[in-house]
Amino acid sequence: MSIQIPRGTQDILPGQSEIWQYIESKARDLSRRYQYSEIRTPLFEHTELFLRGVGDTTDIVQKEMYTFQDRGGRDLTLRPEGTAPVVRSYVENKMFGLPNQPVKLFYFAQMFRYERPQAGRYRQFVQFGVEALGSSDPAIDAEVISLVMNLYKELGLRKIKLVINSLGDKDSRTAHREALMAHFSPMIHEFCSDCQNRLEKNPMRILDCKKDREHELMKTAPSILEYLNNESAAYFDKVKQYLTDLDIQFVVDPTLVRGLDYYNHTAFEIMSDAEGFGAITTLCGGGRYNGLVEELGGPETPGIGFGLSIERLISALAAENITLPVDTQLDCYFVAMGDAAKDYTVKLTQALRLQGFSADRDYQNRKVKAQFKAADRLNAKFVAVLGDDELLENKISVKNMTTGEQTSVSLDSFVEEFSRLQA
RNA sequence: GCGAUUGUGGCGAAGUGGUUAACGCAUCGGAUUGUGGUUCCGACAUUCGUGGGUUCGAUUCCCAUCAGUCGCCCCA
Repeated sequence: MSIQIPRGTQDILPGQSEIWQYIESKARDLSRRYQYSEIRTPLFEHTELFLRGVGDTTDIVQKEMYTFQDRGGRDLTLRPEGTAPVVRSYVENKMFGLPNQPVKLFYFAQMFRYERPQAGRYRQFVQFGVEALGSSDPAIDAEVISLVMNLYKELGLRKIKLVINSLGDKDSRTAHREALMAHFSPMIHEFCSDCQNRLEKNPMRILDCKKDREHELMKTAPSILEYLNNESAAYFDKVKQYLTDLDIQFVVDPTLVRGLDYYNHTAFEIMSDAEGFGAITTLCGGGRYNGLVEELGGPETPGIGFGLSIERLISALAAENITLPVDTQLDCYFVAMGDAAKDYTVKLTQALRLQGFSADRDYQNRKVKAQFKAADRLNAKFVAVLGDDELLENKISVKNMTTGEQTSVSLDSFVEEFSRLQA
């Protein structure tokens, strides 16, 4: 049997790639308007970066990394997420010393996670993400969130929901964690096995469980919001106020926890509400990660960012029946008969292309009728017909495929005549 | 990592333990020696994901494996 594509990966073929390009150009333009600049980091990093950055108890690190040794014995990992590499680069390139802070960056990058493929889940996927490093102004939290929301809005998505929460600072978080453990520990044997694991690993997750939703301890569980200290609560209030000022709808979900260790304060997710979307509805996830820069060897520096999957964005567009305005039209297709005429269209095709038109011709030695069919399939605006008759008279026929109107123009001034017909 | 389900031409999709594997779309050719989207005619799978087993005989039954799809965990 022939070799197949690796599990959980996909080819993006013509017809699809135009959609990707369109989304990329939208995201790049929005980044420009928000003044975020592109950063490109390597596909792989030292494994250590993710152990320290993402957290060695997280699912990503424990069971989802593509890790390998190179010929020099170095431990390397295909990046499973974008923030740790960007922060590594920020530190390594001493961007904390740049005069303009915060440093605002965006990336388009393939990510790799070893998981069972499912709707909206791949082993290689592409994220668009932004990171703003060096500011702890709640207004930058709102700016980052508004950037994603506007990207989705400009692409036409309507059925999306922004969910936010605050995880507070380190002290708030620790206090809440202890309260949760104290709350659930005595009765944890009544919970599902997943929850029993969660108790030690990430007790906040228990609140998200689908099986134990009805347990009475769920209803009385302490909320993170009650454990925010004054500074954390004030910060969260400010973020919410800015979002309101920007007319961004949101719901606060005190059970929203992100899977990566480095988050604190603002955490958010954007989900699709569209019917027929799979079980995985998260389109975008992000949050604040004060402390990560320091953890990775830099000075104490606040940061916030998000990552979103292009694959899931495209699924969401499909679920809402949104067609992006991608243009693949062909300006001119050459139909030729006879060897002399066929040879001549080689030059004519190039002449149009050099003038900026899209042009193509037959390479299958097809009959005239079939060449016209091909032109039709390629959605050609014009067909230029060249045969023995035309060649003798030094002329070429140009047919407008929408009106069916056909005119004869001089071969010598074909490019000029064609430009005139186009306009 | 766990579970369910599917795997027949470029695509969609029937089908049966037995010798020629429906049909539709697409493609190519012809009707119309040089003009498209309509119509009519014709062509197009030594082969049923892969490997093994049962059998006189398997695409059809069994096992394994690979892959797709969907759900759990978790996430983008």
